[in-house]
Amino acid sequence: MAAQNGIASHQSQAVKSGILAGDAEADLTQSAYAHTACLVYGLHLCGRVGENKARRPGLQAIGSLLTSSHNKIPARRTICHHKEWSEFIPIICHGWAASSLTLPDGRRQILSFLLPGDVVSSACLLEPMSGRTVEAITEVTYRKFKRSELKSILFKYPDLLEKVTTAWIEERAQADELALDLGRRTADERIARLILNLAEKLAKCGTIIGQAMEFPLRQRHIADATGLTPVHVSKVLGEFQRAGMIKIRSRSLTIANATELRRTADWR
Amino acid sequence: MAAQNGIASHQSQAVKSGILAGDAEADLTQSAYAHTACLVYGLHLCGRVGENKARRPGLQAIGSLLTSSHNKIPARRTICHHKEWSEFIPIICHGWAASSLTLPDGRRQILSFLLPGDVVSSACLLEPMSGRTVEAITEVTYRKFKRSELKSILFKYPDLLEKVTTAWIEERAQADELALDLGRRTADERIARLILNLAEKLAKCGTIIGQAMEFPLRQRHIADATGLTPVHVSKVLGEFQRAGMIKIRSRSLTIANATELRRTADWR
DNA sequence: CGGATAGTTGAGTTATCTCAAATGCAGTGG
DNA sequence: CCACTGCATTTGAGATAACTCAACTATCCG
Repeated sequence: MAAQNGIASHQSQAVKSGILAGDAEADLTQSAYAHTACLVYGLHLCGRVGENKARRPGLQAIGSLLTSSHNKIPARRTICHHKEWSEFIPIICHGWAASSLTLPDGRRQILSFLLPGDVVSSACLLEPMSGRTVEAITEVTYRKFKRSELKSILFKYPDLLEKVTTAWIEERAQADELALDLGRRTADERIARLILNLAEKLAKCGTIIGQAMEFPLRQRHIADATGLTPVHVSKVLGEFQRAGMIKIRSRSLTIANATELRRTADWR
Repeated sequence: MAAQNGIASHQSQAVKSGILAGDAEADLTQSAYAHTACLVYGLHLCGRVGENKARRPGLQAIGSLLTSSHNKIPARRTICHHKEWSEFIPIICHGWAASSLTLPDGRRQILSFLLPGDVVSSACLLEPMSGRTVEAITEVTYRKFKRSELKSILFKYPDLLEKVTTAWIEERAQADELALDLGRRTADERIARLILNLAEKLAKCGTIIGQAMEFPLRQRHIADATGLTPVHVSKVLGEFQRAGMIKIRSRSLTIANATELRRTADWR
């Protein structure tokens, strides 16, 4: 349990002041730039960095517009406990995390996996979120933004707000799909769909190397995401591999037979 | 299949023009007034009708601000097919409806029950919703608002928008709870929770008469909402009644032993 | 009265769970 | 480097919650 939260560093106040004045491209330090992609992806602000609109600061500047602390946390530690949903919004920069609900007796449901660029939930941009817990799966770097600032920025630039609502809709649609999966689909379907969903998400982030994709999930995560038991997950994954649909080794997953996997996922 | 959609009538254009100018209380016809509660509840705009704010028209006028058609539809008919999520937003005035997702092979998951005042999903106020189907459970009266108009109103009065986002958060929280229920709770828990949730919702609407509450759901609805089978729902409800927790007769439900019901629901 | 939809009940099946033991694997401290 | 501890995974054997099928009854409505 070597808890070295030591690498956490704080962005300068200088950046902050420039921002609220809305004076844009200024203060675009190298470090601020590096993490801009997070916020951009998270809000679906644009397809590529560099594409600007007239009425507000350049997109790559938004990241620098806000006060934020920059933290690194080891795997398996909780980033945001379900109690402390106060004024900060965490956004993942590197690594995988999971956002979940937990019952007092320990049963747990993972609502979504957070990849680099994901904000926990667009919903929490404007209002604090209820009892959700966010925990790191791999080592995770993330930033914490101050809700009040983010909020004022959003309301200042209506087209940003528009983007947020779009992201909202999409998230909501995913939440609904999740309910459908959990309520009405078989274990095989759920697991196959989870894999395909993650593959798609990773493809967007461009984190797929050849056919293989980074796959740091423990079977316990898959179980908690699909409403199943780790034991059963193990069996199903075993079958999938024996059937030649996927290959898993050393924290990476390859989809060997996409057609067959899609078929068993009842995909689209 | 006697499709008498005949009672549908359309509100006047006169109302519309007054509105967009933002000139408030004008045009507050009796009929517009009658259905204002719908919109008010749906957006959680206020606790009581009559409480105004300075920067926008009185709350009870909002309902009259917009073009809307006013429809009546018999039980069991679909209000909004999953294909036609175009420019209109339905809001329930009287009766119960269900919003659901359906798979090609017929499996169905009900995402929420819509009671008077509910909008299908706050999310759909700003952007069209994906493949959700809304269907009437009882006979239903509802209004259709034009999204573009509603949207411009919302953006014109920021505090209204604020209310919408609040409703959003709440909805999202409920969607998350649903996932938790479906993924991690037993049949008994799910059904008990559904009953308690509905009771709470009805209590807010003030539709509970003594201990008994209106309960028009078929067991098939309960099944589709809880991810179970109608047969199994029947068995569980039977047990609940034999255990003296609830009484069901002639489309109304009484919670006879709330304590026990809450216990089996693993409530709060 | 007849026909449709809804609910009940029993018998047998199946998907998924629980328990448990065996194996592997990674990090820790000596 | 080794032994050790703690987690992850695999596998098997049974247990069980929920499902399917099917027949029967009740209710509703024209």
